[in-house]
Amino acid sequence: MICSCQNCHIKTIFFESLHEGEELEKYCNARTEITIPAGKRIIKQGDKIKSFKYLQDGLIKLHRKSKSGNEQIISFGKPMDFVSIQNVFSNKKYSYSVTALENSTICVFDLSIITDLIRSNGKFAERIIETTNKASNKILSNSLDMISKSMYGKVASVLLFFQEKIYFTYGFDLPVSRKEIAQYSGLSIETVIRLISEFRRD
Amino acid sequence: MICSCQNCHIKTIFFESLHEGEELEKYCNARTEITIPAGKRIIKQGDKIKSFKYLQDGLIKLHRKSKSGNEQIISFGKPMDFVSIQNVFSNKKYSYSVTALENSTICVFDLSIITDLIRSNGKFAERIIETTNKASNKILSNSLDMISKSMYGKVASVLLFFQEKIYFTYGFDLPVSRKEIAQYSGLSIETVIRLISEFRRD
DNA sequence: ACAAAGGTATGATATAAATCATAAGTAGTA
DNA sequence: TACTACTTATGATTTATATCATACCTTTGT
Repeated sequence: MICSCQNCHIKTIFFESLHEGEELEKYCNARTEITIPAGKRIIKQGDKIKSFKYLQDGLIKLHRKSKSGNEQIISFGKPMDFVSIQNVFSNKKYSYSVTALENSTICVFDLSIITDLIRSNGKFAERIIETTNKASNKILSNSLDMISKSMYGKVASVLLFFQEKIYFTYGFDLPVSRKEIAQYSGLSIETVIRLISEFRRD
Repeated sequence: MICSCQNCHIKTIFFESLHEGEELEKYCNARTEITIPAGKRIIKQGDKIKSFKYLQDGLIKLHRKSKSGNEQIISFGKPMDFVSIQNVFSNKKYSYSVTALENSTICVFDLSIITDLIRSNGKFAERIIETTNKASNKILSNSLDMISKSMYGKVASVLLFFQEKIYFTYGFDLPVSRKEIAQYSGLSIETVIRLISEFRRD
């Protein structure tokens, strides 16, 4: 049996820990690939968690409505930066939303498939822990950085992220609005606009 | 066989998923309980991870030296707020330090014991994922709150944390210095001192 | 074509927060 | 005792950042 996931560039999450044959087949059949257009929400904060999702291709933002009521962006992410297991075992509902910033592809699994795999396949459990921890460590590390930076550092870090981690070039169109950068950095929109204007002049 | 952990008030992390007999005995024997005096460092950022640790009793701070070189406090934690697995599978070295704020007790396991348990006991793996995710979600959520709060909100949230989550009373001695609150909130020391003076006057 | 809504832009002003300076209290210690 | 280092404290000043106001541009819908 041939599984198209063998060509997936982030197959490392699952493949190495699954045995050929029954287990692999089960995994393959349970998978649904969904294409998401830019701008569309993939996961809505507060919704019941019914499936396990991860980003296969594209660019997304994680965001949430904070306790104080304002919309806050948690992180921008490419494949490997978003794997949805974090909440699955500690929470019945999503504590954040996910929205596509560019046309994206996600893979969706029925939750029980993943739960069964974790219970029955120790190597897989280990791999899931590793992958999700890496993703959430990165998010936490960036959030902690945001707390102690000046406005220059905050905005520059966002621009650098897209330049160095996403587009690998100087001339690119920002996939996010000034408002979204403000929601991510905790600055006001006007401050972000002013800083980007200033950076552009330099 | 009787294991003293049966009286531990956070035994829920492990006990429910372990079978009586061999597995439980292995777990019990592998455990070392260590008493840590207030002020002493438990884990040092950059050190190789050789064991699995969690806080059984007391109060600790997680902290790190950030990329920009300043000492930053990540979170203050009581039992259940700190379980060290986060980095264990995704990192060879600790990316943060842990220091006791009050006399504390930690439990230490040889790392291989926990790894073996995860591989062989699916229920345990699930429980570990749940516990560590809860701990790191809480830390992330608080960090995200810090990004968009004013200085009043930042300092007030620290004072409220100790009042509502640690001491359950109005009159208590802060277990942290003004400097530590500054390192946690990203504010200057003077600002923190001023705000606490102001809160006290009200 | 037009209006409406939202994004970008910039100036003027007010407020939030850092920095600089100084001093008093407190603990350790020679 | 006196010295040092560290924490808390407060005032004066500067700098960083938010807010308010206005305008232009682009997109969307009618």
